[in-house]
Amino acid sequence: MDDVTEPPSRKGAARKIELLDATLRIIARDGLAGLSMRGLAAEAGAPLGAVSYYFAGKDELVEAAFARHSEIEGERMAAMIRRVGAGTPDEAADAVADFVVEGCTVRRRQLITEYELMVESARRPALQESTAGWLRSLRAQMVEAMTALGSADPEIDARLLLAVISGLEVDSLADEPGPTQRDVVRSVLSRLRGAR
Amino acid sequence: MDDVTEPPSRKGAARKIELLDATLRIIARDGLAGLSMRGLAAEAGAPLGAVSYYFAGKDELVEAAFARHSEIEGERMAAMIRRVGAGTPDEAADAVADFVVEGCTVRRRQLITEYELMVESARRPALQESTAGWLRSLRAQMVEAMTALGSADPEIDARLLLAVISGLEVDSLADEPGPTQRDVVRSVLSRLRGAR
DNA sequence: GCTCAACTTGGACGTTCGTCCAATTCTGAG
DNA sequence: CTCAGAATTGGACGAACGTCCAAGTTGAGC
Repeated sequence: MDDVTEPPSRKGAARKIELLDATLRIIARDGLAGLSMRGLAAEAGAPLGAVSYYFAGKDELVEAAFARHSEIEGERMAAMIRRVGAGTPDEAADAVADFVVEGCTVRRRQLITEYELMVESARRPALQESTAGWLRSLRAQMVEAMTALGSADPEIDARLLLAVISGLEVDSLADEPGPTQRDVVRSVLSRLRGAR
Repeated sequence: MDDVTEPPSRKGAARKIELLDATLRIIARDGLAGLSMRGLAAEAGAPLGAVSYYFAGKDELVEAAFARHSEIEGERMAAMIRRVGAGTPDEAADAVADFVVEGCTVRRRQLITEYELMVESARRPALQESTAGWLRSLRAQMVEAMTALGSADPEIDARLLLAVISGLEVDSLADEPGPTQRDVVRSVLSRLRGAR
């Protein structure tokens, strides 16, 4: 994942990050449709010119915000996968369930941003490439975790578990998550060792 | 789901549907961010005034487009669930796999629209309510199908299967679906009868 | 302390936007 | 045939938009 924080800058890097975090807040609240250079400037408490200075155009802004988001959420997800591969199946279920429940509640804002950007990457080749790479990386990590967990078919089980996670998250966007999320996660993980 | 086609109109209903279908095309291609009254008029080959005449504002337009989309896709999904509950587990797996594969390939445009609207309903209470109702209805149908299939815990299995479907679809937005989708579906359905 | 690149800022430009309205045509019920 | 209401249209309006630029400020390296 691109590191957004390093450019030639002196202190410009800090401001760039402020702008990107403000961008992610706006996307969560109003969507890409509600994102404007002026609105961003207002949200970040910066003059309009500052936005133009750091980002050549709206497209570049969105792509940079995407990279920033992946940087943050990718690490969070990698940590979850590490927990999955490190413990017993029951501990793995807790790791996944914690991740999902946290995503759907306290991190709901970031969740909305995540899927907004996901949908947008279905349209922009530049985003698609980077999202596909991100998903493949997570899947590879998950395959490893499934292997460590003794899965009979780690490749399929990894895809299955990742799909369940995405699915539970997406459903929670519109419908209340409900207490069954943990049960669903436990259910799928309890069957990993079954015959296939 | 609201029926969009009935208003007091004479022939206005046909035009309203044309406008809504054009709206859904634009959302798939350019997102809600790329949807404008003028662009819609151009896409539908109608004058700008026609859009204002049939929809009081952009919000109402989006909500009507959402209802139109649910009308179409809801029926398609219901048909799939019927197939799931009607046959053997193997036939059920085929029904789900066919549905997912078709959604990710030939119906990719509609898939993008679906998740764009899904994310948007996380922001608008009006959409959220109707999306939540839609999901609950599908889930109820799926619970029935799981029961017919002999599931030991139809409620959980229904949520699990629906989550897998959503997850596979979402992943396919950015990454190529690949031939493993069928395997994942078969894998999850082959475990429905297992102990829990 | 001079220099130059990085940074910062306010404002102007032309475009596109959502909304609104007056005028006109169409059409089915009485 | 008549007429009320639906359908249709083009254009006008102010607001908000993305982009660009010229002028100013800052601060590390020489």
